[in-house]
Amino acid sequence: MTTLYDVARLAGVSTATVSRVLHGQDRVRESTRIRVQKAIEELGYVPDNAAQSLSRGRKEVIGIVCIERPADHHENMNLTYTDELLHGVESHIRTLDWSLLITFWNEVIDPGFPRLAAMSGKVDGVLIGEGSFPARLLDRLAARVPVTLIAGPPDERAFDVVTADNWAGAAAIVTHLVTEHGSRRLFHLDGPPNAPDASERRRALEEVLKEHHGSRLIGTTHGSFSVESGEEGGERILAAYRGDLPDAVVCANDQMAIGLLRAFGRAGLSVPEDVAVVGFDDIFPGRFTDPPLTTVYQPMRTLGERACARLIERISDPGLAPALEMLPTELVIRSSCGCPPGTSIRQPVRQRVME
Amino acid sequence: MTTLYDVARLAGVSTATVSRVLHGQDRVRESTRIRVQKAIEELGYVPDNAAQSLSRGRKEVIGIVCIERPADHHENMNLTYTDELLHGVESHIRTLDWSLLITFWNEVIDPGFPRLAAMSGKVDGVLIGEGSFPARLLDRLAARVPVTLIAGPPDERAFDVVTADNWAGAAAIVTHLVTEHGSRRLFHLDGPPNAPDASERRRALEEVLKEHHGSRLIGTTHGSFSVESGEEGGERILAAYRGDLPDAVVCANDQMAIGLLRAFGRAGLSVPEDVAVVGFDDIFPGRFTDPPLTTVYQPMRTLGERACARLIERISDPGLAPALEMLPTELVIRSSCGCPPGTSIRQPVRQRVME
DNA sequence: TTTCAGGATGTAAACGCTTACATGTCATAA
DNA sequence: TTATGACATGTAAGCGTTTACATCCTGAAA
Repeated sequence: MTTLYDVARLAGVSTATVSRVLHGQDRVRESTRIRVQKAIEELGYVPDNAAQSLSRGRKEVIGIVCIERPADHHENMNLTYTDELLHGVESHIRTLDWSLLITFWNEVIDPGFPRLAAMSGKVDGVLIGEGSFPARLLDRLAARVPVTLIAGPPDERAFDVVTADNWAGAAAIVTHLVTEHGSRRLFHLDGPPNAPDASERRRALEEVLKEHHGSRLIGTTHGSFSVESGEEGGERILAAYRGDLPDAVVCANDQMAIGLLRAFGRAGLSVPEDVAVVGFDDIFPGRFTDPPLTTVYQPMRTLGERACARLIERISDPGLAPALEMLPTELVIRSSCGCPPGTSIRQPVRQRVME
Repeated sequence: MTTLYDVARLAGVSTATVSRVLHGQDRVRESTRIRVQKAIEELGYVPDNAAQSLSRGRKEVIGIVCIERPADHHENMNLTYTDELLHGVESHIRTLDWSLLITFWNEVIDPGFPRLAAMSGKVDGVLIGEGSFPARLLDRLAARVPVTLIAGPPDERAFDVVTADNWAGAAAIVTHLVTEHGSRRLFHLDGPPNAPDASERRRALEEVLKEHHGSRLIGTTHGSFSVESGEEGGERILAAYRGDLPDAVVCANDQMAIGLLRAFGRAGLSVPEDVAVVGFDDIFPGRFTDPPLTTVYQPMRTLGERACARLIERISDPGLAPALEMLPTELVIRSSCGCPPGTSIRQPVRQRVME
């Protein structure tokens, strides 16, 4: 491995000069610069980041922890959500020449802190890719490095949070069902109890129904955000309401809606004639389901960008007060809600007014 | 930031002892160990990886570069392929407590070497997430750190390659079309010219057709592996063959097959009645298209695991001779090939015999 | 010719860890 | 009692950078 010393020796200068050429802030005589650059080129020298980090006290690496949910080997859709997020983070980080360390965190496999601790020693800050991350681990992590939460609870006080306006998005889609399609008896296929985005969506659903007399929630069941849990949810609904189905099922995300569609399809039901179904997130496969899924778009990519930007701000200035950044959503109307086949409308959702 | 010295001071021992407790190889008196552990706990100490790396000469981080293809903002499916791959890599790496640094590499945005060079300074080795990576950059990268190619060309001599048996998979699916569905006039929606996996599939297609007289390739067009390029390909086919469509279109991957299905759908064609369509990769959304896609499954997750394992072997022993590891595929029959709706068969594909 | 400012370059400490080697301690054997 | 080992622990060098500070050089001004 070639080091700064090798370059310095070959160019006949000191390591300080090489370093100066590398970073180009201090003045170096043109002829020297060229000589050094030639040596660098010739040796194919690349600075060792470990030594740089140690010296500068900064690694220029941030970590992202993606929550890994159990999934059938052949149906892993975890990243369909995280995909855009990662791209967003990367598109911001690349402009700064920092790097991204990715960790999949699985509650079952890694209940303890050690793996997270080890990762925290390799980065300057950590992004939590989703809201439902155990507080106990979060606190320990945050004791070590700055942390920002993506899709965290909007009422978080201790950490930076960047999230979509789940409340407004869910309110919009439920309002659409109730007012455009006259849904009266709604069922909620909810997310995990501890997921903050799911909670926001649930609250929006309840509040909208409260304002529309005649429409009500006839039941709820929790799923894990996975396709499988959507299927199970569908079977539970079929078992409980056969012959007396809800008008519409509101799913906490698209994966579960897809699972639901499958379960209903197997049971010979047709959507939206027998029952309407809507999702949340606007993941790609939702366009190809039969019928195509009505859902709410969250700007995942922008979420990633903003979260990354905020984390890096905080790394530079740890004194910053934690803040909430809430991004607007869009209602994406296709036909699983009852709109005619071929419908494809995107409409911006007004941000919730926080009192 | 708490350091080893702080811990040592609090526990009343030397840094060497703390280090020994941390790594637990040398013997330390039980009472000392406990005292040190208590100090570590109390201070929330986590070793700084930069210092460790510098000292040990190893970072315990590997990089993966994922090729980023241009994609419509709302239709990014890059990671549907990479998703499983990443999980595979991570599932292996986590057992060793190493970490994964992810870089999206976009030929257009980053034509030069600097960003890759910078990343190479942060890792012990790199995985190239796909075969079509410019040789010129590859060589420079490999001069710095060990490199292993995922889905690289099977005839590569200079690098480790871990890939699926694309030839055999493609041969199987084409054989299915020709022998089971009597396809005579095939069209090939090929991948980018420089993608080694696409080349293998193309060669298999040609060789199979050579052995089946009566069936032939009536045309080819290249796409970029994206959904959009699949749509464009579809439109080109429609323009060229309207009224005289091919019996079947063999697509170099599922994304393009999905795009093709869309273009055909818009044109009022029905698949597989008017024309059969098959893909490659078995990505998740392929189950939900109409009709569900017949394709070839590649063990992406295993690919990731094996590539990671091999890279780490090479990092430990740089003297190892480069090797090829080829993983078997499976034929996944659904109904876009002409098999009856509801068909869902997976059958192992025999590895190609390399002479 | 000498002096001096300023630019160019060199020197060496520091970053936080690991580890080879040195030292210290204690029980046992002679 | 002293020598001997085995085990426990400490000392300090070294990993490859960055950077504050010291030094050297050059040309212009006096």
